[in-house]
Amino acid sequence: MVRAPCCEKMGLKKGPWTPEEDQILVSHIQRFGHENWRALPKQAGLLRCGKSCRLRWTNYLRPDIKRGNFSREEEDYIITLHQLLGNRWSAIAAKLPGRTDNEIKNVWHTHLKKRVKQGEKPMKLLPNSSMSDTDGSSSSCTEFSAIVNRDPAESLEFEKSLRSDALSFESRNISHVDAVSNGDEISFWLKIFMESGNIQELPEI
DNA sequence: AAAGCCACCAACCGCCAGGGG
DNA sequence: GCCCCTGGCGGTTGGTGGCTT
Repeated sequence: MVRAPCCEKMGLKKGPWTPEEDQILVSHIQRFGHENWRALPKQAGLLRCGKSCRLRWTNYLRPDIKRGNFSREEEDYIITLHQLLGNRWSAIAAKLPGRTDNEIKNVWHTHLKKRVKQGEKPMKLLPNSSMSDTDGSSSSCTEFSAIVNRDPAESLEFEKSLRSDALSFESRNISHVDAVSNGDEISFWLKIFMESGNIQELPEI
């Protein structure tokens, strides 16, 4: 298969984006969306390849992106997730609303790798309510945070179902990673939180 | 003040998987 | 079943700015 010519050979621009290009890309996406990245630059009048436009949008221009430094909590969260998921940056990013895989990858290589190498343990992990999914719905992580902070009597029923999930999860010998990819996230987080010592052993059913 | 070094991060590259024809 | 296109992912690079000597 013949590889498509690279952007430069096609006379397309590479390198840093100018504010004007950003403006064109944002207003085009706001008006028409981004169904076809390959066609988008031509339609928008940008001398960029589709891939470059997609990257610029997903890593920088998207309105739901959280700019600024990572909090200590976020860093610890990344370390913990990295221990479980490895270099699956997009999977890690999916658990950190407003953060991109590229950003997480960068912070890992510049800060966190060193911390882990030095044998530093992450602080106690307890994601707060601000950690909602990018679509605005609460993640199982948030849900879990709410549960563990509730009065145990109130949450007993819920805990029972969680426990049952976790047991079935264990009896089927499903790994954490498989659990996440299968959407069995409650069980996944249940185990993580129990292992991290943030919650007590759940009451026996 | 200048040169060298280092850290950071935006952007690129190459590969892969999935879907459509 | 095969080919091609597209989007997504992870690894890597290169420019820039700040700090040190």
